[in-house]
Amino acid sequence: MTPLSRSFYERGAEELARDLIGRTLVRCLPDGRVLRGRLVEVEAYVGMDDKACHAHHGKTARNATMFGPPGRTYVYLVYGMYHMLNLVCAEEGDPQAVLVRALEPVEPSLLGTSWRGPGVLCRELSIDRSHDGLDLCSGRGIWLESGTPADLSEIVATPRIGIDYAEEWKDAPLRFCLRGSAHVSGKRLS
DNA sequence: CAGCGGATGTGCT
DNA sequence: GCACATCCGCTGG
Repeated sequence: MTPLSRSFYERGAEELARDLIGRTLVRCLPDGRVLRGRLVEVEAYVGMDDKACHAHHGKTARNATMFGPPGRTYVYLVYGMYHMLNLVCAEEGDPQAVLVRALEPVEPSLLGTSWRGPGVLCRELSIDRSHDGLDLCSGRGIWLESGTPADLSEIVATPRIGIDYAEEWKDAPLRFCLRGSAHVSGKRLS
Protein backbone atom coordinates (compact mmCIF):
# COMPACT_ATOMS: atom_id res chain seq x y z
CA MET A 1 0.00 0.00 0.00
CA THR A 2 1.12 3.56 -0.59
CA PRO A 3 0.55 6.70 1.46
CA LEU A 4 -2.41 8.87 0.59
CA SER A 5 -1.16 11.83 -1.43
CA ARG A 6 -0.82 15.47 -0.52
CA SER A 7 -4.07 16.41 -2.20
CA PHE A 8 -5.96 14.25 0.30
CA TYR A 9 -5.07 16.80 2.98
CA GLU A 10 -5.73 19.91 0.93
CA ARG A 11 -9.19 20.65 2.33
CA GLY A 12 -10.88 21.85 5.49
CA ALA A 13 -10.54 19.87 8.71
CA GLU A 14 -14.25 19.11 9.05
CA GLU A 15 -14.50 17.53 5.62
CA LEU A 16 -11.23 15.67 6.08
CA ALA A 17 -12.22 14.42 9.54
CA ARG A 18 -15.38 12.76 8.21
CA ASP A 19 -13.43 11.19 5.38
CA LEU A 20 -10.82 9.82 7.76
CA ILE A 21 -13.14 7.49 9.64
CA GLY A 22 -12.46 3.93 8.51
CA ARG A 23 -9.12 4.67 6.89
CA THR A 24 -5.83 3.16 7.98
CA LEU A 25 -3.08 4.86 9.94
CA VAL A 26 0.33 3.26 9.59
CA ARG A 27 3.15 3.65 12.09
CA CYS A 28 6.54 2.30 11.08
CA LEU A 29 8.71 2.02 14.17
CA PRO A 30 12.48 2.60 14.20
CA ASP A 31 13.01 -1.13 14.69
CA GLY A 32 11.08 -1.84 11.50
CA ARG A 33 7.88 -3.09 13.07
CA VAL A 34 4.77 -1.76 11.39
CA LEU A 35 1.59 -1.01 13.35
CA ARG A 36 -1.71 -0.42 11.58
CA GLY A 37 -4.91 1.00 13.01
CA ARG A 38 -8.31 1.87 11.61
CA LEU A 39 -9.35 5.42 12.45
CA VAL A 40 -12.52 5.28 14.54
CA GLU A 41 -12.47 8.65 16.34
CA VAL A 42 -11.14 12.06 15.25
CA GLU A 43 -11.75 15.73 15.95
CA ALA A 44 -11.61 18.70 13.58
CA TYR A 45 -9.92 21.96 14.58
CA VAL A 46 -11.01 24.36 11.93
CA GLY A 47 -8.62 27.30 12.05
CA MET A 48 -7.98 30.71 13.61
CA ASP A 49 -11.65 31.45 14.31
CA ASP A 50 -12.10 28.19 16.23
CA LYS A 51 -11.60 29.03 19.91
CA ALA A 52 -10.66 25.42 20.68
CA CYS A 53 -7.93 25.42 18.06
CA HIS A 54 -4.35 25.96 19.20
CA ALA A 55 -3.90 28.39 16.34
CA HIS A 56 -6.67 30.64 17.65
CA HIS A 57 -4.23 32.86 19.55
CA GLY A 58 -1.84 33.08 16.63
CA LYS A 59 1.34 31.39 15.54
CA THR A 60 3.82 30.31 18.22
CA ALA A 61 6.82 28.02 18.36
CA ARG A 62 4.62 25.16 19.53
CA ASN A 63 1.88 25.35 16.91
CA ALA A 64 3.99 26.52 13.97
CA THR A 65 3.47 23.37 11.92
CA MET A 66 -0.26 24.02 11.86
CA PHE A 67 0.50 27.10 9.78
CA GLY A 68 2.70 25.17 7.38
CA PRO A 69 1.77 23.02 4.39
CA PRO A 70 -0.88 20.29 4.65
CA GLY A 71 -0.03 16.62 4.86
CA ARG A 72 2.21 16.83 7.89
CA THR A 73 1.82 15.82 11.51
CA TYR A 74 1.34 18.30 14.33
CA VAL A 75 2.41 16.66 17.60
CA TYR A 76 2.41 18.44 20.95
CA LEU A 77 2.60 17.65 24.65
CA VAL A 78 -0.32 18.29 26.97
CA TYR A 79 -0.70 18.04 30.76
CA GLY A 80 3.00 17.43 30.97
CA MET A 81 2.72 13.77 30.01
CA TYR A 82 0.64 13.03 26.95
CA HIS A 83 1.37 13.66 23.31
CA MET A 84 -1.39 14.36 20.80
CA LEU A 85 -1.21 13.42 17.13
CA ASN A 86 -2.82 15.78 14.62
CA LEU A 87 -2.89 15.79 10.83
CA VAL A 88 -2.38 19.24 9.31
CA CYS A 89 -4.74 20.09 6.47
CA ALA A 90 -6.20 22.98 4.43
CA GLU A 91 -3.82 25.24 2.57
CA GLU A 92 -0.57 26.62 3.92
CA GLY A 93 -1.24 29.58 6.20
CA ASP A 94 -4.71 28.31 7.14
CA PRO A 95 -4.07 26.49 10.42
CA GLN A 96 -6.49 23.58 10.42
CA ALA A 97 -5.84 20.07 11.69
CA VAL A 98 -7.53 16.84 12.69
CA LEU A 99 -6.76 15.24 16.06
CA VAL A 100 -6.50 11.45 16.00
CA ARG A 101 -8.32 10.22 19.14
CA ALA A 102 -8.68 6.47 18.70
CA LEU A 103 -7.63 3.61 16.45
CA GLU A 104 -8.86 0.07 16.12
CA PRO A 105 -5.83 -2.24 15.88
CA VAL A 106 -5.77 -4.02 12.53
CA GLU A 107 -3.11 -6.66 12.94
CA PRO A 108 -4.47 -9.90 14.34
CA SER A 109 -1.40 -10.10 16.54
CA LEU A 110 -2.54 -6.94 18.25
CA LEU A 111 -5.82 -8.44 19.34
CA GLY A 112 -6.57 -7.15 22.79
CA THR A 113 -4.40 -4.05 22.58
CA SER A 114 -6.25 -0.78 22.89
CA TRP A 115 -5.57 2.51 21.19
CA ARG A 116 -8.50 4.37 22.76
CA GLY A 117 -7.72 7.96 23.59
CA PRO A 118 -5.24 10.38 22.00
CA GLY A 119 -2.67 10.21 24.80
CA VAL A 120 -2.67 6.43 25.11
CA LEU A 121 -2.48 6.09 21.35
CA CYS A 122 0.67 8.19 21.07
CA ARG A 123 2.26 6.34 23.95
CA GLU A 124 1.51 2.94 22.40
CA LEU A 125 2.67 4.00 18.94
CA SER A 126 5.81 5.75 20.25
CA ILE A 127 4.85 9.14 18.89
CA ASP A 128 6.24 12.28 20.53
CA ARG A 129 7.31 15.84 19.78
CA SER A 130 10.21 14.58 17.71
CA HIS A 131 7.60 13.58 15.13
CA ASP A 132 6.16 17.08 14.87
CA GLY A 133 6.20 18.28 11.27
CA LEU A 134 6.77 14.82 9.81
CA ASP A 135 5.67 14.55 6.18
CA LEU A 136 2.75 12.12 5.91
CA CYS A 137 3.38 11.69 2.21
CA SER A 138 6.98 10.51 2.45
CA GLY A 139 6.06 6.98 3.49
CA ARG A 140 8.41 7.20 6.45
CA GLY A 141 7.40 6.85 10.08
CA ILE A 142 3.73 7.74 9.91
CA TRP A 143 1.28 7.81 7.03
CA LEU A 144 -2.27 7.01 5.99
CA GLU A 145 -3.51 4.39 3.59
CA SER A 146 -6.85 4.38 1.86
CA GLY A 147 -8.47 1.65 3.92
CA THR A 148 -12.24 1.43 3.68
CA PRO A 149 -13.85 4.79 4.42
CA ALA A 150 -16.93 4.45 6.60
CA ASP A 151 -20.34 5.05 5.10
CA LEU A 152 -21.83 8.40 6.14
CA SER A 153 -24.55 6.59 8.04
CA GLU A 154 -21.86 4.94 10.14
CA ILE A 155 -20.42 8.23 11.39
CA VAL A 156 -21.62 9.94 14.57
CA ALA A 157 -20.84 13.62 15.23
CA THR A 158 -20.55 14.94 18.81
CA PRO A 159 -18.96 17.93 20.57
CA ARG A 160 -15.20 17.72 21.04
CA ILE A 161 -13.61 16.51 24.27
CA GLY A 162 -11.80 18.67 26.82
CA ILE A 163 -12.49 22.11 25.39
CA ASP A 164 -14.96 23.57 27.88
CA TYR A 165 -13.10 26.87 27.66
CA ALA A 166 -13.96 27.32 24.00
CA GLU A 167 -17.17 29.32 24.58
CA GLU A 168 -19.47 29.19 21.56
CA TRP A 169 -17.25 26.56 19.95
CA LYS A 170 -17.58 24.23 22.92
CA ASP A 171 -20.63 22.42 21.55
CA ALA A 172 -19.80 22.41 17.84
CA PRO A 173 -20.24 18.84 16.54
CA LEU A 174 -16.70 18.42 15.27
CA ARG A 175 -15.83 15.08 16.85
CA PHE A 176 -16.51 12.15 14.54
CA CYS A 177 -16.75 8.54 15.61
CA LEU A 178 -17.49 5.20 14.00
CA ARG A 179 -20.97 4.31 15.20
CA GLY A 180 -21.03 1.52 17.74
CA SER A 181 -17.28 0.99 17.77
CA ALA A 182 -15.93 -0.48 20.97
CA HIS A 183 -12.63 1.23 20.25
CA VAL A 184 -13.89 4.81 20.59
CA SER A 185 -12.82 6.59 23.80
CA GLY A 186 -15.35 7.32 26.51
CA LYS A 187 -18.64 5.48 26.68
CA ARG A 188 -20.05 3.54 23.77
CA LEU A 189 -22.08 5.51 21.22
CA SER A 190 -25.14 3.96 19.61
C1' DC B 1 -19.60 8.08 38.20
C1' DA B 2 -17.68 12.45 39.94
C1' DG B 3 -13.51 14.12 41.63
C1' DC B 4 -8.72 14.64 41.60
C1' DG B 5 -3.80 14.67 41.08
C1' DG B 6 0.36 13.84 38.20
C1' DA B 7 4.31 16.26 35.49
C1' DT B 8 5.94 19.74 32.64
C1' DG B 9 6.07 22.57 28.28
C1' DT B 10 4.24 26.85 26.79
C1' DG B 11 3.08 31.58 26.44
C1' DC B 12 1.96 35.70 28.65
C1' DT B 13 3.20 39.06 32.49
C1' DG C 1 6.87 33.85 38.03
C1' DC C 2 2.49 31.59 36.98
C1' DA C 3 -1.91 29.75 35.17
C1' DC C 4 -3.22 26.62 32.11
C1' DA C 5 -3.33 22.67 28.95
C1' DT C 6 -7.25 18.77 22.48
C1' DC C 7 -5.46 13.49 29.20
C1' DC C 8 -5.97 9.41 31.94
C1' DG C 9 -5.83 6.23 35.75
C1' DC C 10 -7.10 5.83 40.27
C1' DT C 11 -10.04 6.77 44.36
C1' DG C 12 -14.05 6.76 47.13
C1' DG C 13 -19.13 6.76 47.46
